Order: sequence, then structure tokens, then C-alpha cells
Amino acid sequence: MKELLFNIGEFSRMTGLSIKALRLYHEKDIMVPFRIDEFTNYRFYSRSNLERARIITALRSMDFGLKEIKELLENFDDDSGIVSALEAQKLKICHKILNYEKILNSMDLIILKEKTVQNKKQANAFQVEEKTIEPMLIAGLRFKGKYKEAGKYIGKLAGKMSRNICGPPFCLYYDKEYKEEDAEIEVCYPVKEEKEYPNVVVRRLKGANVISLIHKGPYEQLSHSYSKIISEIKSRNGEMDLPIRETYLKGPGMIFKGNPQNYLTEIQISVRESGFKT
Amino acid sequence: MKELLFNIGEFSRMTGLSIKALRLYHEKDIMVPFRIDEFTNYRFYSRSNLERARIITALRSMDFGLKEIKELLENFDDDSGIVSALEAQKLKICHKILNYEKILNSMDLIILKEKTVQNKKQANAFQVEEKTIEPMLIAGLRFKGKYKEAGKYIGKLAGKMSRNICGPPFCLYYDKEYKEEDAEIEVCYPVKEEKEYPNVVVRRLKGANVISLIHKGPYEQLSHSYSKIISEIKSRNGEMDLPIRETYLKGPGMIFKGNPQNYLTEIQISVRESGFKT
DNA sequence: TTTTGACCCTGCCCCAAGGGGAGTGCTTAT
DNA sequence: ATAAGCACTCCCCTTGGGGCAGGGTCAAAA
Repeated sequence: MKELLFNIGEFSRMTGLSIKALRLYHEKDIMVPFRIDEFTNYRFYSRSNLERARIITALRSMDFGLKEIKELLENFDDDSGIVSALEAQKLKICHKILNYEKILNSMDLIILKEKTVQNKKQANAFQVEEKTIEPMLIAGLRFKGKYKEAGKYIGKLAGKMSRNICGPPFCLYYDKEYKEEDAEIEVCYPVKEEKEYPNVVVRRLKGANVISLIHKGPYEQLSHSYSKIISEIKSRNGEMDLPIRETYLKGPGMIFKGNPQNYLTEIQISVRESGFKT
Repeated sequence: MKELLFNIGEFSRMTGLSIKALRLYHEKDIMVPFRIDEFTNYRFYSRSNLERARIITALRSMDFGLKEIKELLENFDDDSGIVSALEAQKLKICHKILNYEKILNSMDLIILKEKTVQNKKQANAFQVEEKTIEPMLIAGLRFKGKYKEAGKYIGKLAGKMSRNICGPPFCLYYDKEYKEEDAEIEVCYPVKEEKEYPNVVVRRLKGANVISLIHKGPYEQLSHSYSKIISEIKSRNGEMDLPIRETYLKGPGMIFKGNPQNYLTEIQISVRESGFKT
């Protein structure tokens, strides 16, 4: 029975292990061929090697390393003994999965952001436009300071919310006039669920009838667009309401900083129905 | 502004990238220091390097390879350009997760099996015992042949059911007497859900009152235990009902073949209430 | 009996993303 | 003067093999 042996090629085909792998396992003393020809060094595998190969394949498919497999093979010959090793391996794999899921989440965030921008971009091409904004659930972080500080706070907020975010960030400006310092600003993200966060107010933002304009270019030139939209409102005899909303459709990316000439910012100013003609 | 530079140690602390990694990125032209001292070869990093390091860190954290990162850095400077790369990466990661989840499943299967055995083992120590079996949902594969063929069919069945399995396999013997050939045998696995499988019957197996005995040792010696249990039933004046159930608590493992001396097989024979005395 | 094509051997280099260490050079503080 | 603390280059190591070169071997065909 034992006398029927297979050379490495046959054995490779039988087990599905590559010849290279078989030689490696031999070298690492994980699976030693039944007989090695003294003169030619040809490897010959037996039926018991076949069984061992099956075990190795099974353990490899569970992502065990060769070193671990060697130890397991040396110390056990029964499934019940390796249960604890399996449990440990399970833990490792769970960690990997969790890590990958975290990666998926952050990638989704970026993709979502870019997709949103592309949709917006096609919709209306930098013209003043009237529209109705639906109410939405938002997380807001309010502060008093300079406009330029908003970016910092958005970063902070994004870090806290991460998986809960479902749209691009925006600012609410509560001042009637331009203020270099001590402006009343709330940075916001639309969110999916109503969760609690420290220093953050999660609430439902009312819908509104707004005049909107998408500004393309660096933030420093926002004033051009502001004059455009405000003169439009005046010409239509509309009356502005606070807060003004500034949505950062496309700003510095999560990865690349991008080119400020391509930044897109939507300015939305609520107008009262009274005295406003379409 | 540009004249303030950092040596590699400072830059490493600022970016969180190891010195080794920084040197590697330099070598691979992924991030070249702003200035390299001609005489000492010291690397000096600038503020723009800092920005690039941030990008690299972000991409690395998404499991991109250095080669991919290099290409991305060469071709894009804006998040929107890399969306397709992100989608591709997402796919890869999803595959990895799926693969790991498959591994987890098969590991769980093995662990579950061994745990079941250990519980059974403690419960009753190889004594004839009367008990009531609850009804259960099973998947059965019926064939006509030799007893020894059952193992083959169990393997087949396990492959099909895999994630649905929730207990050790068993056989149902529909013959009243021992038959060397053409025995009526059904190999079964208890399952969680009622799914459809080709050539497999999924059904609810009725509960029963049985006389049970756990046999320890190779299958060739099952006859000893059979005589023990049957003589016990006769002495109690019970009447046997078909089919006989043989549950393979511990047989050849999924990984190791194990030692047949340690195999555990539970024989269960239904007995009719009538004329049976406890 | 020889040849031929298929098969096998060892040994070397390669992959990714660095880690570890040896040996050497530079400045600075003591 | 010397030692500490950086920095540099060069080399080897990791996993699980893949690929190739150069040379030896096997079995069947000519």
C-alpha cells in the first residue's frame, strides 16, 4: 500500500498546491516528502503526505501563517486541540474586518461628497436661482469669531460625526452685516441620525424659500457673488431673512487640497414671501 | 516663508511617518525632500512636503499601495479625480471583507462542532440513557448503499449547506436489520433556515422518546454498543421504532483526521411508550 | 540504442512596506 | 577631548511564493 508514491508534479496536481509551495513546505519542515532520492534529490510523496497536505490547505485557507501551521501540526492531531488557536485567529480576522470597514466608511464619505458636487454642478450653471429648501436634520457647532476660522471648526465637526454625515458642510451666518471679527457663525453638517455629541447641537433645520447662487472660485472672491445675489434680490424687491447659508459643495478635499479656482460654494439667502415677485 | 525647513527627525515627529518610511518614499520618488545637502546628504523637508505627507498618510490609511499612491499623486491634485480609484479600491476591500467573513464562518463551524462535543461529553458518560429529543429542522440526503459510504455523502452535504449548519451530522437508518449492501440511509444536518438545495430535502424531523448511548471509539466497533443498547431495550421490554439515529458527535475533524479511539457517536433508538417501563 | 521532450533539481533575484542593525560622519555640549 | 545625539548608506530579514537559468533525469519514440 505504501509503495505507491507520487513525484512532485503529480502531487501538486492532486493537492492543488504549487510545486514552489511544496518545495517551500519541505524546506521549512512543514511537510517532508515520504522519500527523497539520494542521487537525484527527487521528492516522492506518499498517501500520508496527501492527508497532511489537506490539513495544510485547510489551515492556509483560514489565513494561518506557515509558522503557526507548523506548530499546530507538531502539537495537535485533533480538531478539538486547535479550538483555542481558532478563537485567536478569529479575533485577528475580526480586527482586520473592522479595520477594513472603517476604511470603507471614510472612502464612502469622500465619494459621496464628490458625487454630490457633480450633481449640483450639472443642475444649475452659476445663475441666480430661486428654490425651496427642504427641512433637514443637522448637527451644528456655533462660535463667535472670524469667517476664516470656520474651516477649522468644520474639520472638528467632521471628525466627531464621521459616519453620520450625509451631505456637504455649510455655515449659517447670523449677522446682518459683514463683520471682520466676532461674527456669529454656526458650522453644520447634515446628518442621518439624531445622536448626542459633546458641544454639538443636533436639531431639525426648517425649510425655506431661498435665492441661491453657486460661486465658483476661491473663498476670497465670494464677495463678487454676494453682490450679484444681493443686487438680484433688491431688483426683485425681496426682503432678506437670517441666517444666510453658505454650503461648501467643493472645497479643499479630504485628501487633496485641490485648486481653489474650482471650489464651489452655494450661497442661499432666505427671502420672505411678502412683496416678492417671481 | 519657504526658508524654514525640518530635518528628517523633526519631520518624522510632525507627520507620524517613520524615518525609515520617509527615506523609502524618497527612494521611490514618492516624496522628495525640498532640499538635500550636497555634502552630508541630509534631507530637509519643507511645508509643501508636509502637505504631501498628509496626502500620503490619507491614501496609505485607505490601503493604497505605494505604487498606486505615486501614480495618483502624479496624475491628480483634486479629490474628484480619484473617485474612480476609490471605487476600485472599495471593491477590492469588499472582496477582502467577504473573504474574511467566509473564513470566519468556516471557523465558527469547527468551533461550534467541538463545543457541542465537549458539552455532550460532560453530560453523560457512556451509559445507556432514556431521553426525549426535540423536533428539529434538518436537511437530508437519502441514498441506498453501504454504511461506509455515509461519510462521503456527509461531506457532500456539508459543502452545500455550510453556513446554514447548526449541529453535528447524523444518519437515519431505515432498515430493521443490518444490511451489508443497499441499506436505506439518509445523511442529515440540523439547519437554521429552510432553504432549497438541489437533491436535498429540508424538513422538520419529529421529536421522539429514545434510548441513547454514546459510543466511544472507531466506527468498526459500533456493533458492541449496538448490542449493549439493544439488550438494554429488550431487558426493559421496549419496542423499537425506525429510523435509528446515529449522531456523529466527534468523527474525523474538518482539519485533522483525529484518533478514531476518541470518536464519539451517539446511537438513538426510538421506543414506543406502550409496554415500556422506566 | 539514442534521442527527444517533459520533468525535476538547486540557486539566485524579485515582489511590499518597511524594521533592525552595523559602520561611519557631523555637530554640539560638557 | 570626548561622548551623546542625529544623520547617512548599505545590508539582511520578514511572507508566500513567482520566475528564470543552468544542469541533471526519466520514459517513450525513432
